[in-house]
Amino acid sequence: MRTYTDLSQPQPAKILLAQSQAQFLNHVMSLPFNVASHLDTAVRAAAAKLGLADRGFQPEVRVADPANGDYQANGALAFAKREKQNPRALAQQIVDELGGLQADYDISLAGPGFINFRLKPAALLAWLQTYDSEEHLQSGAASARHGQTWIVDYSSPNTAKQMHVGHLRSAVIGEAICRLLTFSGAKVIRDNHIGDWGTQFGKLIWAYKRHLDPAALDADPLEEFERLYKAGNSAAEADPAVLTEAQQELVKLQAGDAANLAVWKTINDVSLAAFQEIYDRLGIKFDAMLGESFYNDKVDRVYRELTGTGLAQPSEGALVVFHPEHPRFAQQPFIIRKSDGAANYASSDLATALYRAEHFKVDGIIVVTDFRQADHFEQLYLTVRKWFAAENYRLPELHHVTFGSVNGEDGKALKTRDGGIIRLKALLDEATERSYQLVSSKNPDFPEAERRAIADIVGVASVQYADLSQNRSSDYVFAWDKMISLEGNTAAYLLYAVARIRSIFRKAGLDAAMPPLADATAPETPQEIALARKLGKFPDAVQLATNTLRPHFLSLHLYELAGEFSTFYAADKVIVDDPAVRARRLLLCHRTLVELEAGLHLLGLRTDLERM
RNA sequence: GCGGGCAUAGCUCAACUGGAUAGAGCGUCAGACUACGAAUCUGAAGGUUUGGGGUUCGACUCCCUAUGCCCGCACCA
Repeated sequence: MRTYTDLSQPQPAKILLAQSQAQFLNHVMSLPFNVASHLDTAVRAAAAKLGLADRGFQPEVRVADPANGDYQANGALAFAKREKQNPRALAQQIVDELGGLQADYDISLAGPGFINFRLKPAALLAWLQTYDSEEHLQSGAASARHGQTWIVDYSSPNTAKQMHVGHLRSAVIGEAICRLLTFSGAKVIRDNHIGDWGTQFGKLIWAYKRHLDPAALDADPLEEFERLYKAGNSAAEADPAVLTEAQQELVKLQAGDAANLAVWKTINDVSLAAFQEIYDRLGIKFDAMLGESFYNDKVDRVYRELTGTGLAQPSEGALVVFHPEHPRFAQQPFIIRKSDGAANYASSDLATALYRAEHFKVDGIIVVTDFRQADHFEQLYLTVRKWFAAENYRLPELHHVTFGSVNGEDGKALKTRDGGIIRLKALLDEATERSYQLVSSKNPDFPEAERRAIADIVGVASVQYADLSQNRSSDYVFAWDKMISLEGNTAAYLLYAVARIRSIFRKAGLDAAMPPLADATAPETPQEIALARKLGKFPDAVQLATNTLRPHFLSLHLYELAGEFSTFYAADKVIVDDPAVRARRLLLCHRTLVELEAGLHLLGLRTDLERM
């Protein structure tokens, strides 16, 4: 069975590329996977013939409003303005040079100088015949980052605490980014940078030794750890002597005290096991779990090199880095070692960056956290760039992928200290239960086990999709109904389209995985053509989502695709007597299924349901 | 105080990073199941893109400014 885990493993890109080239030879030479970049090349060549190339002409090819065409080239407008030419006349000259494209496109001029390209139905068919499976879609996309290695640091919860709804965004967005990068040909290392070495362990170990309730630990360890942490925290606030004791527990731990290390290990093991249950439900498998403790013995080198290169300096007892060229960070220090000599977030993040560059030899580092850490990462990356340059280390691309905070009804961020925390596990359970109620009311005749299985998929997918369907940079107010809605632009809408297509193939007595469609003809009705045109925009959506590290662009495409399919479905009956009509509509159904599944898998969602 | 982010239909969000008439969902109103599945589809109403100025062939997008909200700024992560 092909499941959502397929794409989590790097594909053998060379073999797939070879297959892809064979496909081109069998079908059509002129329509590559990414039509937009093909047009970009063609327009660029036409401009070169007109002698515009060395004067900075850019084609500016982009996806067009469907009313105008499939793609548009806007470059003539900007160029003509700069060169004081008539833009429309210039665009006409370019069009005149594009004769070779007339076989596949209707090309037209519009407005002040837009060049519009509309794929002809036969060309749409050729594209659909070529990209007939998830594997071939990937082989088309896989050249973009072939040979690159990226590490993505996401989820990264603190041990001894439960994951709450605020942890959802990093996990879901990070996983989607991993899959997008893999799809574009990169080798991706998923790293869960666990917070397992923070100062919380001083108070926690202090309380563990004095107030542990063994029965509670047995029943629900994470609850007990949270209770202990709160107990230690309030005791330390009330009594300075306790605070000192807690700090000493931390010092003992960091010095390797056996008893404290044992407590620490217990806490971490229990926490990781609980996290794993959540990750399993979200379809996340990490390649590495290198938490803060892993870098404990690697920070001395950071201090040494940053001091040696003159980047770091002592200040008020701490070791700090200033950035004189920066308006704020010339004054605002980046503290890389505390005045008591202990490491902090900055120390371990610097050591982490170096380890990733040296050990994994990555081309890019992506860290996914909420936007409140923007200053920290700006300082971190400024420091890493100077440090690596001074030491002559190879510098990877550095990205900090931020997202808005999940807020409560009061508009303020949900915080661990507040009473109204919503646990991630409870959220997933609630979503699954609501899905179960709906599945059961719609399909009382389905076996119980199947209804449960469907609810598992739809419920979790709804939660994931709620996050992935909106631009990550905006905050959002947490609301149950919004997170697990099953109407409108939701996972349920997309999965419903998947289920309906599978149903059609069942009805037709065909295997949806491998239907015989070689003799299908080009789309004809308006709804068929609209659906085929939308299908061809998949590469643009994937590329945009990947390059901007914003998965919602892919979500939007899938939603619109499902919409086009639903319109087509209502207007054009698929299982009809006329074999030609039937074949060409079955082709559209199959490719819609392939693309919806490929896209949903890229977002991290499961699609393995036959009906719902 | 310094700095960053956000402000789009009643509500929740898009708008391919400067392109053509700003689009969806929910909600409201009017229609469509003897149909391959109505968790669906078709249509209507709903906008001075927070206010004001500017840049240009063209601005939700860039610049300035005002207002409101969120966030970060010396040893938390």
